Amino acid sequence: MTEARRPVKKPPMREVLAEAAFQLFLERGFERTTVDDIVARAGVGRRSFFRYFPSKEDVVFPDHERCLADMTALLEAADEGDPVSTVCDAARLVLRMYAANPEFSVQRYRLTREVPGLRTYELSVVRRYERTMAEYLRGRYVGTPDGPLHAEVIAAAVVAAHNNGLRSWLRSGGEGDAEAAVDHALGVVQEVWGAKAAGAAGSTADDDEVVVVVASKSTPMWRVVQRIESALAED
Amino acid sequence: MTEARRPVKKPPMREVLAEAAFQLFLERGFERTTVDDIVARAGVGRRSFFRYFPSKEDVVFPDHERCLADMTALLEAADEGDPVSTVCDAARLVLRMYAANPEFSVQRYRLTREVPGLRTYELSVVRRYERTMAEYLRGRYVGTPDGPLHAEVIAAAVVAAHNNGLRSWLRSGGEGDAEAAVDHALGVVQEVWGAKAAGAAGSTADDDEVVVVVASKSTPMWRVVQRIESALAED
DNA sequence: GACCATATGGTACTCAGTACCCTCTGTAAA
DNA sequence: TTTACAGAGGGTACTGAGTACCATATGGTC
Repeated sequence: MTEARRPVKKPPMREVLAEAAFQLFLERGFERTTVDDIVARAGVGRRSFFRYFPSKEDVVFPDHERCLADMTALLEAADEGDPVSTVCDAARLVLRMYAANPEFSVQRYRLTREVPGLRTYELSVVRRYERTMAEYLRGRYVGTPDGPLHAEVIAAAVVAAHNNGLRSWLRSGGEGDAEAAVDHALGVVQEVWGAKAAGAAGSTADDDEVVVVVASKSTPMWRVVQRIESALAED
Repeated sequence: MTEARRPVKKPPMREVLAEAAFQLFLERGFERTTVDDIVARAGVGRRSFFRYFPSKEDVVFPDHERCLADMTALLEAADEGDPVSTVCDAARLVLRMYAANPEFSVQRYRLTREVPGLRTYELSVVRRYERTMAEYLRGRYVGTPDGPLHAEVIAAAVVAAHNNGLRSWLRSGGEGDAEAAVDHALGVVQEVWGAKAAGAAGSTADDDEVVVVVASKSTPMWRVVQRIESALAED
């Protein structure tokens, strides 16, 4: 029995379009491919393209919308522990999306590097991740001095670190260990901004009801606050 | 003698176009203003618009190109001293551009907030600043482990801090002290990444006085912060 | 078979951006 | 004075993305 004989659910149009588009982008480049070309190859009407992808750029990043939803869910679920560590986990969600399809991700990376329009579009996508993280951090830092500022700076740092690790993996053609690269990059940020980084402030958070923090007077306030927060959050 | 009688150098078309465009954007919004509307009000040919502005978005950010050149020049000139401090100075260049025309900057901010296309465009502009800074830092960090990674993370943090200060000033309608807001935001980054932050402990013989805080785990965070703040403030 | 929702196709339009060529106007050489 | 040239601006027509609106299947339910 052939594959075609079975009542195969014909692949959803979204996939068909994305596939056709990507073939054409690789063949003749993004800019020299029109939406008409895509729908012609996919064998569907032009109107259908814009039903599934709001713009020609969207077809290059078909899964970010879902990943963004995943990240939002993850951050809404996680409410304990070191906030910086949590957003790092959120960032790893993005990495995993890329790592799930190495060849596709690498090809897309090469495409994106050469098409200014795609770079700009990618920026706006990345920015949405960053905003999502910043918003989460802002929620965790309410009441702390400069909470919103720290939230945005840390989110930006996490995104930059993640992207650095991701890009070095993409540049390698998807050969190296993506997780390791990103973990290492995120580690740098966590060393500086994470709860464990509050080296200036030693503390003991025993199982008791008391938290003791000792800090030198020169310790920046945010570091002290961070340390206390994580201590209070422990278990 | 009337103004028109003197051989006044007619204002450069670039200005005329920008003026006309901005009027229209404020009157009926960015998206409901076509390039034809703009050139009609400016009394020039449509073709001329695109001679001076590569895109409709560019007319909203007419001075970023020059500012970017200034920043590049500044970074090429400065080659000594703390690299982080240098990129902070570079960021302040951008702030000064905004602060030079508060009303314009505030109106543009409001416009940009509401038009997705402008937000995206602004992202791409900001990204160019960030890349410029990162490249400078990369040059200063050659040979140090994870130099490129640090360069990108720090550049991202500086940009995020700068934008945080800038935006809070823009939100205030240009009333507060922009320099102070940005200086404070950049200070947070410098405390962490700057040269002075090198020793993670950060305490010197001079200020090894300590503050000890004891709090029960149920103490609200704001109260803990209050107590530490007042303790640290004591001289 | 009638009915309805959902998926898809088609046509015509707006508007940004580009290509190509034209017309001025001032200047400097012949 | 004429000619040659350059540079600023104008005009027209085109491409292609994205939208609005309506038409047409198709599949399931009563």
